[in-house]
Amino acid sequence: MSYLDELNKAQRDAVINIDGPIMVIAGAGSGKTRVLTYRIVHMIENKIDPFHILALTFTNKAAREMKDRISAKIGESEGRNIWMGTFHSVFARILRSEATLLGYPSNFTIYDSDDSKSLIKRIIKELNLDDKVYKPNLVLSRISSAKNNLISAANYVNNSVIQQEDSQSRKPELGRIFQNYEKRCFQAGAMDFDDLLYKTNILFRDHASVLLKYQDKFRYILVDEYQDTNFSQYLILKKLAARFENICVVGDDAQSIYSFRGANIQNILNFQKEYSDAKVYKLEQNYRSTQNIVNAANGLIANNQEQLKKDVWTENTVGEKIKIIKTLSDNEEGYEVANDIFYRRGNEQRPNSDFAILYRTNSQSRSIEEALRKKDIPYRIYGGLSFYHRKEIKDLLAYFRLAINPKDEQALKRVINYPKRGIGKTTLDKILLMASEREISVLEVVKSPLSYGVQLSSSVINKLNSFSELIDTYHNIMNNSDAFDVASKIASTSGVLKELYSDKSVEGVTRYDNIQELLSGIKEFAEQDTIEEGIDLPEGNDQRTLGVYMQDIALLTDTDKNKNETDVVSLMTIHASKGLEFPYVYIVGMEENLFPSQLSINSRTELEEERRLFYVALTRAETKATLSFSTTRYRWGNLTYAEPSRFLQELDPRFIDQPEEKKSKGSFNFDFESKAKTEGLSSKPNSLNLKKTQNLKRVTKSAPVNDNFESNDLSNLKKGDRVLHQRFGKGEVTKLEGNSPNIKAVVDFEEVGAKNLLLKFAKLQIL
DNA sequence: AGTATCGTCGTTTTT
DNA sequence: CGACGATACT
Repeated sequence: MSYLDELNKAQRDAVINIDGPIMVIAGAGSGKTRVLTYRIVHMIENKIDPFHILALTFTNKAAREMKDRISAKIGESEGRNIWMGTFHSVFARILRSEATLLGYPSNFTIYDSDDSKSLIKRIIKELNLDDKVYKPNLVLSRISSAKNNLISAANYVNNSVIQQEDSQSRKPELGRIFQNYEKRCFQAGAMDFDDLLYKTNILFRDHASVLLKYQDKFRYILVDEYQDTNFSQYLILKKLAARFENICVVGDDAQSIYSFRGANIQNILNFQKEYSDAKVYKLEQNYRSTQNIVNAANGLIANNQEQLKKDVWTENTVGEKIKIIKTLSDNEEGYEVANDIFYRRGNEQRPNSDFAILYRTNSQSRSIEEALRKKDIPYRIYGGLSFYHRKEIKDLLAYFRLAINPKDEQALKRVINYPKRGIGKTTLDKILLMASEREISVLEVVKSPLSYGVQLSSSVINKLNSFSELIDTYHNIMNNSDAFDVASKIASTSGVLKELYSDKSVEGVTRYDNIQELLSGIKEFAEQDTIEEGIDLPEGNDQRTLGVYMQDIALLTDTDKNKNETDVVSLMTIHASKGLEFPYVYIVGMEENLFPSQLSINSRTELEEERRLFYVALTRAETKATLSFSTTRYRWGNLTYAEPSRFLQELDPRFIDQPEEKKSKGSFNFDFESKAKTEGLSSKPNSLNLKKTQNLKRVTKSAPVNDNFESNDLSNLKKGDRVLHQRFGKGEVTKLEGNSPNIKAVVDFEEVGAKNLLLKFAKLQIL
């Protein structure tokens, strides 16, 4: 069997030991994906039915990649029978088919984090709580971590430890918000990301026969990136694998970077305790990177206390040393990186796609992008604001969502007055409040507000009626027509398309194009005979309706949309780069308080996670890694000073080139001993450069505003009078019309031109 | 009801 | 800086 010959000893062991619990500790670049795919191929060669295999990954992309590789080996028809996908998408699929057991509709909506946040804001307001104390983000993460630890809202309020914590932090109402949130999600027929895991646990806990069914189905379970699983995921795996215990987890504790999402590194550290007969294999040979990179990364990660012992080594060439670039501003950093890419690309005849630029936070991409554009280097940003998160896309998707699941509160909120239908904030407020009070869906109240006791004028009621009729129409055509037909019908009859078409600004045109792109994506979906996303259609349902299309949309990210541009430089956060590799990698923004993040430097565990993050970044590089930092940087609009990251000092000098001082006349060296504390700006040759940037800082010009600005008696105002307006300044009255008290004046202001002002509102002083 | 402007606040990282 | 919500205005 030829494929086994392509593996080293450890890899082969991990592939051929199919039965029983197995943990594979896979160092960076050690052929982890290869092991996973070959293991599955080996299973199928050994007559294991693909229908019995479950493979879980963290991204759709990883799932698709693996599936492609397997299909290449064993043929597509067999390959597609494997359940392969992200935790979230696989369990969403199971939840849909078992939803009724939990009291949910099978077409439940998946709330993304925006939906969750907006609902939480709403609840905070309804409970009359201060959103400065109960910050939506904080509340959300508190709820999220509760769910990830399988704590329900009821458990939450009954748990004295938690309650004590909350009252100590002066947030005693968190539990009430949680209860409300849970209730509202349920009423809306919606699950958030964490629910997909949480509810799966509930399902397996309360319905033994269902658990048995899936235990029997998934006799062989494989898990990628096991170091990033949280408690909820761990428990699902434990339950599913309990019967056959054929579970193979693959991971690298050194690459655990998602603890902020509840990932628990203990899962991997405890695997052997969990399964006492577990076999453990370590993949330690790195096939990806040069010796310099591997050695530097090893030295770096050795600074962490908590880790499994492993010894990553490589037979690759020594390679170039790691380069460090120091610049004096973030723009200059972008310039230097772009420049470096430009010359390297030319000198070494490399395609753009050999280069990647990695950063800690999304906001850092801007200066880099600018520099690349100036040099005409094509690039693509992975992640960031996903296609599906653009406003216009979300608007149209909200119509789809509402048509599929009329109870979806967040979708309704989004579209009830978009495009404008004369249903305003006040009306909506009343309706939402009543729906919450009566514990029914919002659309029901919209349909007959009076019978639920909402006082509204008959004209508003008419508007509400025509809106709900519109949604009903959509709901009725949803499941019996072709996805594309339905989608385009909704886009045009809802008025969304018209609204965007009439906007001829650059952004407006882009938005219109985005809608077109979405629609053509749906067309493609409708015409396909196989799905190329992570998982296949549910059994027995191969109708390509819009409802099916929408099922996993909330779980897709931009990275999952295949783009045609291939020869481009890749820009992404380090998190997004996990699992990828590039010949040339640039890690920018190596500065204290940025990387490591300012929020992480106060605890050892968080700092260690940042270090692992740097480890991940560094080990993406095959041939050459280049690090850069800047002494100044714009942060939320202000120029701030920065010191080089402590991680730079943790790199063994043997593997790095001393930093290049760009554009300086050689007056200073990067001194690892004395750090950069003493680096004032005055003595630097480049201070001019800095001055320039500082001066660019916007001087906010605002008209002097007088708090006590009062109108004087305007009853005698006449044409030709000179008047003063608080904001518009001085002007001359050119026209007066209408009768008291609705007199309208046209005033020609010196600075802003003619304005129509109603005298009963406008504050004017006669000069 | 709808709009324009002001003020606030934040910022890791993502399914 | 830029998104978002509160507010002031029309």
